[in-house]
Amino acid sequence: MAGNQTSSVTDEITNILGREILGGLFPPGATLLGEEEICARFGASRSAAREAVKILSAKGLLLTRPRRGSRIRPLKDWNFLDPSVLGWLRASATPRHFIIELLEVRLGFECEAAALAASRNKADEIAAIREAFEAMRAASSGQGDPVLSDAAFHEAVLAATGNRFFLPLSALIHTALQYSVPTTNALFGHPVGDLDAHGKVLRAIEAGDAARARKAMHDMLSEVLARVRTAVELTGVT
Amino acid sequence: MAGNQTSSVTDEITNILGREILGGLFPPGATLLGEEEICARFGASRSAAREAVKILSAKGLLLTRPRRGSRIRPLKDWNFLDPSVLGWLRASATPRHFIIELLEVRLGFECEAAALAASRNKADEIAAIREAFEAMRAASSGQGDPVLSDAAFHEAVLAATGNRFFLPLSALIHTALQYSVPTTNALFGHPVGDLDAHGKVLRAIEAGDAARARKAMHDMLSEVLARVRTAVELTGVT
DNA sequence: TGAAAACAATTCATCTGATAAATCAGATAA
DNA sequence: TTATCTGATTTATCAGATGAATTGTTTTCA
Repeated sequence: MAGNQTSSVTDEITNILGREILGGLFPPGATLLGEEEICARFGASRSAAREAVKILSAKGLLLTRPRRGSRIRPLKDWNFLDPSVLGWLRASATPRHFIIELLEVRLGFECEAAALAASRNKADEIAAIREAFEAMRAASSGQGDPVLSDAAFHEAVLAATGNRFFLPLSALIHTALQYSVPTTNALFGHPVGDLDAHGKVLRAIEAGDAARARKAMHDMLSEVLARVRTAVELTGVT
Repeated sequence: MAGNQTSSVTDEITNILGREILGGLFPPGATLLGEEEICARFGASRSAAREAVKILSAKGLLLTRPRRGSRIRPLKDWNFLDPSVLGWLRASATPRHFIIELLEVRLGFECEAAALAASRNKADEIAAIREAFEAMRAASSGQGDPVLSDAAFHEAVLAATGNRFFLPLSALIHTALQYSVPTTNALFGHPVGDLDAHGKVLRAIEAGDAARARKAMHDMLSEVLARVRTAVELTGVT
């Protein structure tokens, strides 16, 4: 395997089973391996096996009952927005709609987030957005990671809404960018338009103009979505 | 409380600690009780205590390290969209902005969800929306729970998007409705406009008109938000 | 005196083994 | 056939021991 930094036994079991579940090896309704079988498979103790199952249950993937074992819950109960679940989904066979699905959701909430950030108009939180924008500018000329600075920009916008329920969506953004940035860059070269588009969002928020911030974010994401759609068609992924 | 059906020891510890964390008893950065202390407090074994801590960690609330104990993670890592976390937040002292925050997020993604549902135009999923609408109509004349049927309507819309990442948001809708419906009804009587507004959303989706579905959903939620804002002011909650 | 390295103590991680509780399947009786 | 009872299997919980990691202290050397 790749150079993992010695994760714990429990985490190891959790991650492997999580990937297998997200990969479709255990479909909803199926019963996962019993405790005994998990122990045998991973050469671990019941404690480790049980803790792993508890973690998977906490993320909505399982429901364990005495004597019935751990049943895979219906998809609608899975916490797809959980960072780990997103990671497992990404690690398993990636359906072609994955990136597009992520962008559709972003298009939903990020526009409203930009509008809220503009109307709250909190100086320090807007400064964080500006800072991330500068990091993006630096990254565009080779200084720093373009994916990380892009993610930081959008996460700063979420934080600036002053609304806690936007915060957990940053994991989704991070995952989406890890895909869309390399994908689009490979086909279209540098994300030339991106910096300008982000700049428009930033200025609208700085100006406290909610409607303009919403539109700027919408325009930017729409264009990325269109690009990715084109990229998917060009690469002919089935 | 209401008639709990004897939850397990682990769940008991998880729920109590979860409520306390969400209630602000353990602020971010603070260290939660050690394993030994949790065992002593609840009269439970280490297994139960550890499993509870693992569950809380899985939801982003904690980060445990050997010898350092369980530290409360920064708010930005909390999975506020997790059903349990939402429940604990609701159970703890409810800040006045709670309902408004929820509605702001709904306004973000539900409009896009309605638009997507309209453009996918899957017959069976739209039938589920129609069914939920009929249940709402029945509930408005006393037949059934108005909150549950309302939630079912919105969850059906999410399902009709064909996008997995919208599904986990149903917990948020459910929580929001449990608040907004009683709150607004108490002040304005029956939700007279709601049935009509939902009907408009349904018809737009049935017609496959994405733009109209988006607008209908937006109008509906905006009005609820306005109502709740008024209600909050009227009741003079600080 | 200051800094780096070795050490000890504490706490979490993991394993082992045993008992209690819950559920399913088969047997029994009406 | 239906309902109830009983036994076996599996998860839930407990108890105790060992291993591993980190913190804080102590020791050693420059």
